[in-house]
Amino acid sequence: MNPVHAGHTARERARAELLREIKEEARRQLAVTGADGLSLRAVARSLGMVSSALYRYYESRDDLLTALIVDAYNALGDAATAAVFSVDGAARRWAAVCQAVRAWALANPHEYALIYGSPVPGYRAPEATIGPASRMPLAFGRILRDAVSSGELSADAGDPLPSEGPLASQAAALAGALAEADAPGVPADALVRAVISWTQLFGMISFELFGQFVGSFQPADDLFAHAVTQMTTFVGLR
Amino acid sequence: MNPVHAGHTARERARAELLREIKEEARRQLAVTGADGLSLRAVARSLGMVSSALYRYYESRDDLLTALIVDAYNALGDAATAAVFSVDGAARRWAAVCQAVRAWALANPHEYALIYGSPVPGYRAPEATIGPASRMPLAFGRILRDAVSSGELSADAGDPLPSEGPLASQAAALAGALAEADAPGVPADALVRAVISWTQLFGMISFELFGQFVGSFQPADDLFAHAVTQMTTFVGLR
DNA sequence: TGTACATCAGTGAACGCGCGTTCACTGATGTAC
DNA sequence: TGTACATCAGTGAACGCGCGTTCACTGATGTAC
Repeated sequence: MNPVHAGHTARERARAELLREIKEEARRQLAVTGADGLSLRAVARSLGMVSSALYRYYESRDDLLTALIVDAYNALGDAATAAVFSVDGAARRWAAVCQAVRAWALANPHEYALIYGSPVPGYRAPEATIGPASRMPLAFGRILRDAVSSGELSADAGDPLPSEGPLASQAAALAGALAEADAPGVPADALVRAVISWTQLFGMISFELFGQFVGSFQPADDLFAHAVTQMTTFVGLR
Repeated sequence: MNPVHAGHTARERARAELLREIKEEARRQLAVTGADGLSLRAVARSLGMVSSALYRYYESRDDLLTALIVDAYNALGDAATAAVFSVDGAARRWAAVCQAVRAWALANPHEYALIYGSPVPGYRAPEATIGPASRMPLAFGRILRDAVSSGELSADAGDPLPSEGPLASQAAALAGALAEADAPGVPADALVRAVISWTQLFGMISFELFGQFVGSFQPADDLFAHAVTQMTTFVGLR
C-alpha cells in the first residue's frame, strides 16, 4: 500500500511483520516457561503455523533467543537513556534512571530475568549482544561525566580508594572507556562508588522480582525510593 | 558394622547413603544443565540405577529440587553464621559475613543460582524452605543487634528515614521479628541501611557470577573488598 | 500488458531424542515367634 | 537358633508427551523480457 514503508513488496512487509509477531509470541511464552523452556514448536502453534516454517525466520532456537535478548537490552537502554534527559541536575537524573530501570523491570519481569537472571545453560551470548547491553550502564556513565564538568560531583564522599592495585587500574580502564570524545575523565573513586551503587540497584530489583522480599519489604516502592536517595548521596551527586 | 551409627540396620544405612549420593549427583548435574534441566533419569543413569528406583527416595523431581534448595540455604546459612563468630567487632563481623557469602557463592555457583537466580518456572518453593532461607539474613541481623547493645552502631549515618509511611512500618515489623528474646531493638533507619547494603552484596555477587563484570571488573576481589568497606561505613558500624 | 521462470513461504511427514511417572514383578533384608 | 512372613529396594517395560531440526513438496508472489 504505502511505497515509503520499509518493505516495498508484499513479501517484504509480510516478512517484517512475522519477524515481529514471532518475537512477540515468544516473549509471551517466556512469561510462562522461562528462557530455557522456550519452544519453537509452541510459538509456531500459537501463530497457527507449522514448526518448520519458523526456520524461514530464525536459523535456530538460539537465534530467536538472541533476538529476544538484544531487544530486551535495547528496550532497557531506551528507557534508561530517555530518563537521563527527563529531568535536570545530576542527582535527579541519577534517581530518574534508577526509577526507569526498576519500572522497566517490573513491567517486563521475564525479559529482565532473561538478561539479568541466571544464565541459560548451554546458551552462549554472541558478540551482537555486547553493544545493546552496554547502553544502560552508559546512561549512568553519561550522568557522571556531565556531573564532573558541571561540578555536581563531590570528590570527598565515602572511604578513599586505594591509589594503586588492581581496583585502581580496573577503574582507570573503565574511566577511559567512558571518556569517549573529549569529555573530561571521571575520578576513579567516584566511578567505583557509582559501580557499587549500580550493583545495589540490580540487587534490589532482583530481590524484589525474584521474591526475596516477600513477607518483609514487598511492595518495595518506598524501600526503593529511599535506597535511591541514599545511593545518590553515596555516589556524591548533587 | 558400627551400631552407634544413625541408621541401625544395613537397609537404613544404605538408604541414608543413597539419599546423599542422589543429591550429590544431582548437584553435579545442576552445574551442566541448570535447575530446570535437572533430570531424574540422568541422575539415575549416573548412579547406575533405573530411573524408577529414584522414586523410593524422592516422591518427584520437584521433591529432589526442594531438597537441593534446602541444602543450599543451609550451607549458606552455616557459612554466614560461622563467619559471625570468626572475628570480633561489629564492622569486622559484617565484613566477614559478606566475604563468607561471596566465597560460598563462588565455590558453589550453581547452588547460588538455584536460590538467588531467576525462579525456576513452574516450581513453587514449599514452606520448608523458609526457615533455612532466613538463616543467612539472621546472621546479619545478629550483628546489628549486638552492635546496638555494644554501642558499635552510629545513629546518625546517611539520609534520614521518613518517620511514617509504609517503609517505616515495614522496617518496624522486621525489627520486631529480629528482636527475638529480650534483645534490644535495632533502630529502623539502621535496619533499612543494612537491608540496602545486603541487597548491594547480592547484586554484586550476582553480577560477578552471571558475567556482567566480564571485561571490566573481573576478577572482582578488590572491587568486592572495597564495596564491603564502603557498605560497612554506610550501615554505620564501627 | 502478458507470459515464462525464479524465488520464497509455508506444509506435512519423519528422525531420533529425552523426559516424568506408573506398575507389576523379583529378590534381598529384616522381624517375630 | 531356625523358620515364616512382612517389608522394602531395585528392575524393566510401558504410557504419553514434547522437543529441535531436516527434507521433499506445493503453491503463491515477484521479476525480466
